[in-house]
Amino acid sequence: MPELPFTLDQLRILKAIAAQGSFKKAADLLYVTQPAVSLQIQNLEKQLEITIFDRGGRKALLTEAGRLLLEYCERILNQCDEACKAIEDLNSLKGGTLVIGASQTTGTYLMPRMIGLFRQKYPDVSVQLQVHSTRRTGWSVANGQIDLAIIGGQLPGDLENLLQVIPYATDELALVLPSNHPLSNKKELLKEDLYKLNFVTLDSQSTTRKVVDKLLQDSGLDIQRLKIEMELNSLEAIKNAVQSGLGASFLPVVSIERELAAGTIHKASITDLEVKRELKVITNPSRYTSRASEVFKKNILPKFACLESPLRQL
Amino acid sequence: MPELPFTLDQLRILKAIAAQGSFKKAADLLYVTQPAVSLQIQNLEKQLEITIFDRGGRKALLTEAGRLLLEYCERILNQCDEACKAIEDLNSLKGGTLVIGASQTTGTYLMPRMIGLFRQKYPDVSVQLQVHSTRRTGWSVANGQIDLAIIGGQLPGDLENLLQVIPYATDELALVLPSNHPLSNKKELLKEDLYKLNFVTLDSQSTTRKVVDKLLQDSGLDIQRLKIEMELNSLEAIKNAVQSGLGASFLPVVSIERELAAGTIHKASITDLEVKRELKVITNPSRYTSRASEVFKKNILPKFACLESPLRQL
DNA sequence: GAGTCTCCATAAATTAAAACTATTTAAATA
DNA sequence: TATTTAAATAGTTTTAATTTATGGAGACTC
Repeated sequence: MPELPFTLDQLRILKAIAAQGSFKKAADLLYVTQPAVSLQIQNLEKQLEITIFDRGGRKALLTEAGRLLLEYCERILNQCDEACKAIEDLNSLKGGTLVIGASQTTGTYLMPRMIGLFRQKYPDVSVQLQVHSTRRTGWSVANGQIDLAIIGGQLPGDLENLLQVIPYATDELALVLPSNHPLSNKKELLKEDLYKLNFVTLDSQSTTRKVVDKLLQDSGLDIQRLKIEMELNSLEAIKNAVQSGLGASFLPVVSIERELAAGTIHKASITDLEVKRELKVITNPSRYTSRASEVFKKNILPKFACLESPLRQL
Repeated sequence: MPELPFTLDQLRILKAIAAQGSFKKAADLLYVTQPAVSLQIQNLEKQLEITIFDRGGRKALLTEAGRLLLEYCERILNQCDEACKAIEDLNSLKGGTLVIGASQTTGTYLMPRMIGLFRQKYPDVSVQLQVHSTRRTGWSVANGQIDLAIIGGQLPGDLENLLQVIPYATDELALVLPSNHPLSNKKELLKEDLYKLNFVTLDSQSTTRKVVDKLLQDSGLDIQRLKIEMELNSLEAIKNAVQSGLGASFLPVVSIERELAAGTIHKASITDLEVKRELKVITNPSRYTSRASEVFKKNILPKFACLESPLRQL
């Protein structure tokens, strides 16, 4: 290795001697023997071709070259200390950035609360939330742009193997009706009743929409027969449409908590049908897991997992 | 020794890997084997308790902690390089030549002492003193024949812009009389008294003479009315003439310290007139400043700047 | 001014740390 | 699946730093 003319240890010794005014005291301070100090300074002087200390009298005094070197020495060692502190902070979550991915739904209704809790506990870690489609989120996790994500849809097959996919919680996609809708009074609807409704849905590209369609189809319904009043691309818009009496919809329960509490929207049960999807936490096991990501997974996620299903091991 | 969490070599390796994107290439760059690089990075990661590189793919990518560390790493290594350069410069004072320019006056009375101090500190740097007129000194500094000069007169306008001119000290041009001169008894002379004196002056080409003439003229005196007994081209000759009672003269105080102390010459004050000139340090900023020159300017000049005026920033 | 004390330098031995060679493992490419 | 490339690992060698032990020089003491 093309050699550096000095080592950090030598600088540390230099600094100690300058501070103590003595080789011996410096040695004591650094818990080494006096010859070790002497030899290192000699090495330093040899390599830099300068004399650093005047060893004449009782005190070891810096020469001009020594003072010059000491100046740099202090700056360098300070930088080293700072680096250590920064790294320590990162380790103890007093710094750094956590990048979280989510779909529209979880990103809008779930993540803000989670991130809020996380930031409350670790206010020095900045958190970035990226809302994308399931597909794109998956790829971002794969190539390390996102540390951790929650998805509600199906990953492309190749990613399924590459990533660690952990079932996290069950998200019910509730059938919601305008509160004044005639069917709101019935305790339980039947699947057949769905054909009588006008639906306001997400556009057909959306993951949630695909999930709903698939579940309905799997349950034996002919989704072609369902009447779709309109397709909107925002859950909020759909909620408003439903509240305005324009139609019914399947919406994630997490997105309508407020409206249910306020009674402005009605959640209907269907006797022989449950529309539920698994929310999954995905991470990339082949990549470095930041401490922040680890903590988020271990300490924050479980606090919100009790949406409907029991906690899952993370 | 209470251990430092990393060594400069490790930082160098880290930097190389980050730059090359590969352990192997970094190893080649540093002329070591690949395992050496791997081991050092492993040590670094172990000691800092962080992961620095994602070794997943074909490229070694920095983690967040790695990026953080790299930042400090670059700063530290830069400081190290700077320190080396500074030391090298200092070392180069173990040889080489410093060429200093001066006028007759400063060259005779001031520079020898300065050069003496410099040579005492840097006995291996040989110093050459060139005594010339202000004008010629200026040109020599401009074309690099002289590293640094002290002048007491006015530079030609074109040089004034080319060179760095730093006010250095104030040199009083004292009115000196033979000790036995009748006016020597008066505490303070008046400007008018000058007309009563016989002057022994430098020849009219000399910078000092020009300066004196201009100052007297500016103060309202009619220099034509001043009686000039004789013109000599050497300060020593003038001093002798004054001591012999041949007349008065304006002489730089630096040149008559010894005579004043011995009382062989009398320095008179003039109530309403101060004949002073600025001594200036000139260097050529567009040329390489030798370390010796820098040291002379920074460390030697200030020690003598307290001629009359307070220290000026150099 | 001789003795003692302190401090630094030196020598030789020990210990520890990096480096190398050789090989294995893992991922990416073809 | 075979091949290539990079990094990790194991074992050995070499190098460097530390230690113990000792010698010498200046400073303080009586």
